[in-house]
Amino acid sequence: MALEAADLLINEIDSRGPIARPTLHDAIVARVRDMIIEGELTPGTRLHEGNLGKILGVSRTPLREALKFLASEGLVELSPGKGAVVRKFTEKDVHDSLIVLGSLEGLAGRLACANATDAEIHEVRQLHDRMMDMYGKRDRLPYFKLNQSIHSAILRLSKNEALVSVHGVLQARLKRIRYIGNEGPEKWAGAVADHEEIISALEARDAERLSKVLTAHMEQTWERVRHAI
Amino acid sequence: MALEAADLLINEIDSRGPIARPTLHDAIVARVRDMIIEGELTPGTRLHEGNLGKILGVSRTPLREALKFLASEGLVELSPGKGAVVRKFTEKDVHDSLIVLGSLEGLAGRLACANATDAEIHEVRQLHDRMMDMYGKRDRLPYFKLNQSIHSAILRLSKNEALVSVHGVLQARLKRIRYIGNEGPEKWAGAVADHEEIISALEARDAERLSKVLTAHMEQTWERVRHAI
DNA sequence: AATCAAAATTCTGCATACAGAATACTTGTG
DNA sequence: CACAAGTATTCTGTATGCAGAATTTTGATT
Repeated sequence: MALEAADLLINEIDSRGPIARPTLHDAIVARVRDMIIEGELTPGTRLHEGNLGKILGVSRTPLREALKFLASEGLVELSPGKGAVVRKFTEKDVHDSLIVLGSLEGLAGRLACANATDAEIHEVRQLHDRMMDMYGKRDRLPYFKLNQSIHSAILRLSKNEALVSVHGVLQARLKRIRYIGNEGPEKWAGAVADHEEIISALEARDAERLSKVLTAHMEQTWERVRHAI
Repeated sequence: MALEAADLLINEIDSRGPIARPTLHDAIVARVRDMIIEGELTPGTRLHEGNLGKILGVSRTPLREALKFLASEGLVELSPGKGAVVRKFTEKDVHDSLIVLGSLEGLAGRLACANATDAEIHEVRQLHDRMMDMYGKRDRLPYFKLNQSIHSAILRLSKNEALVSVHGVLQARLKRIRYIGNEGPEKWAGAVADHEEIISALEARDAERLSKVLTAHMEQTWERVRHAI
């Protein structure tokens, strides 16, 4: 019967968690965030509500809500009565953020050593190996994405939701810059050495060593990214 | 002439920075946040747009914008099609957040030792002395507020905007709980000892010691606050 | 031609209106 | 009396309308 098929469908959905009908303003948040990261909207650009709304094909109401959200993430700035502009990050802003990110990742590493399962660590090892593969081929974009995945994974393995969340916000602010920074001259060697030590420290569950190298790794990121600001 | 008075007024305003006309949704963000912190809106409470809007005397549009903002701060949760509820924090959520806060404050302390001026450190000393005065009088609320001020001040002295901002978000989430936690039995002695060491390490610009005691201080906060969840 | 004032336009901030989903209620049936 | 189906109501999501602030354009004067 058709009824059974419907029931199966519902179970399928339920087993994947509550049904989250996507809403327009959430989609707009994601879309505008991507537009900023991908450089379609450059820092300093004014985000006219009517204008941008027409481009995205939405009315002003959900767009305004999305802008409010992005403002609290720190990606856009709202001046009352003036409107929204894509936030400009100074060199100091970026450096400051990287210092905090380094500290957060260091903490995440320490916690991951204590809280991750062997299987989870093995998954990171596999990401690492695939990344090294891409490094061998000098295949930049997959390398970049796997790199990001490894860092996110370590955050997840800390099993600390608050940590994941604050890291995510800060990470989002810098994504654009890291994206550009990666397009520069190839200074991969150092980063790769760091990553070798990261995965080995994680497998050894050496919390202190992992924490140190993750924090130090950020300073290198700063050097690689600096020119892009 | 009247003209001169007006000019003076304009200069007065200009010297205080650009005129930021307060907007309704910003006011709502602040108001609702306070209502949550002060317990007027308890975790799990549904925030009906029409209902709450009538209470606050505003229409749904700015209220929705405010809720979006608070959602990204993590104080309320939005389920599409269902509405907003005041977020419930599990015991683990709180513990996780405190661990991150401890790490962030530790970093702030380290940076403050490097970046604060002598005058700024002296200001913190004065806050500390006033706080100890309130401790002597067992005057709870001023003690609590001065305590918060000292921690915020150390964050400021780190001169790291990103750090201040992520700390602020996490701090806001826990403010309610710390508020209640402080109402419990008086376990001030340990906290006071910590604070003595904090100010002394700061004055000595002993980054390692300050960082350690700030991080450790959070664990004590956890014990003091634990019962309130 | 430059500058300043004033009018016109544009844009934001807020309220309201409407459609569709979610929830509560009612009523009928076993 | 329990329960299910259908209806009614409420609430969210989005669009639109309007008032006032901000900006741009225009025009006048020197």
